[in-house]
Amino acid sequence: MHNNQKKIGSELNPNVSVDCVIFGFDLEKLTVLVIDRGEISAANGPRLALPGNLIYDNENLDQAANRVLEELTGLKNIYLEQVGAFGDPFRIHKESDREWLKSIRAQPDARVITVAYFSLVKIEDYLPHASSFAKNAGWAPVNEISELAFDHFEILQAAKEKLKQKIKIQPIGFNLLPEKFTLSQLHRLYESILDKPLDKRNFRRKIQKLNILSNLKEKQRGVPHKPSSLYEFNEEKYQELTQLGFDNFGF
Amino acid sequence: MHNNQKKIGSELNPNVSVDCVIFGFDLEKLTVLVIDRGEISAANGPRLALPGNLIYDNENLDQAANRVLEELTGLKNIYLEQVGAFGDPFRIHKESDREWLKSIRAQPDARVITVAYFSLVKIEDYLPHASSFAKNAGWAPVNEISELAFDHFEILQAAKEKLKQKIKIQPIGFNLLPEKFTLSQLHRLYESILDKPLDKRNFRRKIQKLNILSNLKEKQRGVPHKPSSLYEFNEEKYQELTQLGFDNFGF
DNA sequence: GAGTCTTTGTGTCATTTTTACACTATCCAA
DNA sequence: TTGGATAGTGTAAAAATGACACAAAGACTC
Repeated sequence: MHNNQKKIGSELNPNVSVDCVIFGFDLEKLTVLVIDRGEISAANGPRLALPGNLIYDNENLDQAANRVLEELTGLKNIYLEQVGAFGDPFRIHKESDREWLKSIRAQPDARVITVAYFSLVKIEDYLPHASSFAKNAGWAPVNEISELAFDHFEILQAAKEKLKQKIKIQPIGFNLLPEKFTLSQLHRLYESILDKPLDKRNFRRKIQKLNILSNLKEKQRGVPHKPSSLYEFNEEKYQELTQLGFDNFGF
Repeated sequence: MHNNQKKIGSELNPNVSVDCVIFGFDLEKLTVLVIDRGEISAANGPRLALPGNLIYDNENLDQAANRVLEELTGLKNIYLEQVGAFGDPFRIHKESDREWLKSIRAQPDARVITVAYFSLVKIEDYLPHASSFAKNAGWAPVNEISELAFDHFEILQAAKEKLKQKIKIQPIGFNLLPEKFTLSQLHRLYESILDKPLDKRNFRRKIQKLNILSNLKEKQRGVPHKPSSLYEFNEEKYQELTQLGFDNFGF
């Protein structure tokens, strides 16, 4: 389908939006991409919000989420998963949010149900301010966020929970890491997501037994300590594994 | 809140509906409550559909799902969980579905996003045709359903999958059983949901170790074989267990 | 170039969990 | 009394888990 064909006859649906919880990992902690709304909110509400937008009437929900993600980051073919629908009638009626809505929506008072998605992005693939038109987007450590616009904080919590569950069942964490990574980085990633310490040796044993990593015969360079081996996720081996039907990592 | 207060100023939202996958268990297999649309569909599409309806603008999604469930079955305070949102632009555009929509919707052509829920009902609490105004609703074995109206078959699959995942993590299955039940019934329930055989002795051992069942000092009567002990779900013990934070049954 | 700092990488043992498997007990009905 | 049906029970081998400590490798400093 051509890009401009897509828009023919399409209208924004005033009642349904998608919001994206875009996770990244800075090799230390889990981060999330947030929009800074600036000083616009009269009642001094939270400045930060999740990226999101109304859907078009001719796109499905997954397409809308991919579109929002691409419009913001320029990235395509990103891991995306639905978290769920949020539809409190008053979810966008806080005074501090309405001001902003008036500036971006044709019908700021319409009731909007939102469908939340989470996505996993290699943080190196999107350096805000460098590439994007969204000058006011940035990565924030998930655990340092204590409030967001609308019901976005609630959505963030739900997304974290979903990610937590999902990562126990499928090795989707690789979407957050560089192509080449160390076991320690993977270890820290799992600890960040699960929000608890994992024994180093037990972690390594378990991951290695899955047999979905290729040990590149290559080491870190320039680190002021013993350099680590680099690994890469092996898609083929992973496919074999899923065929056989495994359903948890047991973390 | 009074019941008629709820309706003041409320309007149907033409763009958002909820659909309910209402599961039951007839002590043999998992069933689901479906509506028979009769011969109305011109193009000879599926007669069966999931119960669902548009939401009101002043209720949230959970409330809408509870309302649909109650309108159909008369039941309140039922276990309900969101499955997710389904929003293909053409999900209600099959010729065989439009005819029916025209008969029940003010705006049969509007694009409708639906939010799916699944709920667990004790089958004894709702005997269709006996109690309800919905003369055309009935329990159908989940595994015998091969098509449904709209995208309802897809929704059913998603709900089954969600139930499968959930039951591994929380003992919600009790919502499908009578107050007093046997271990064999519980065993069959798990096999139905997980869709695979489970070793009898291992199943019993595992369930008993959870220590959330009370063995009533009471036996089945009138069965043509060795009568089984009756058990009941012990809410208190379960609460203790969740406080301590367990997160799977390991089936 | 010796010493220090930092992180990597590795093995074992005790305990728990999982899996596979078969026979007796109890009730009803004929 | 017998036959039919389901309930209820134990064990042993294999696998998974959890707890735990120290040597090796490189970078940096003095």
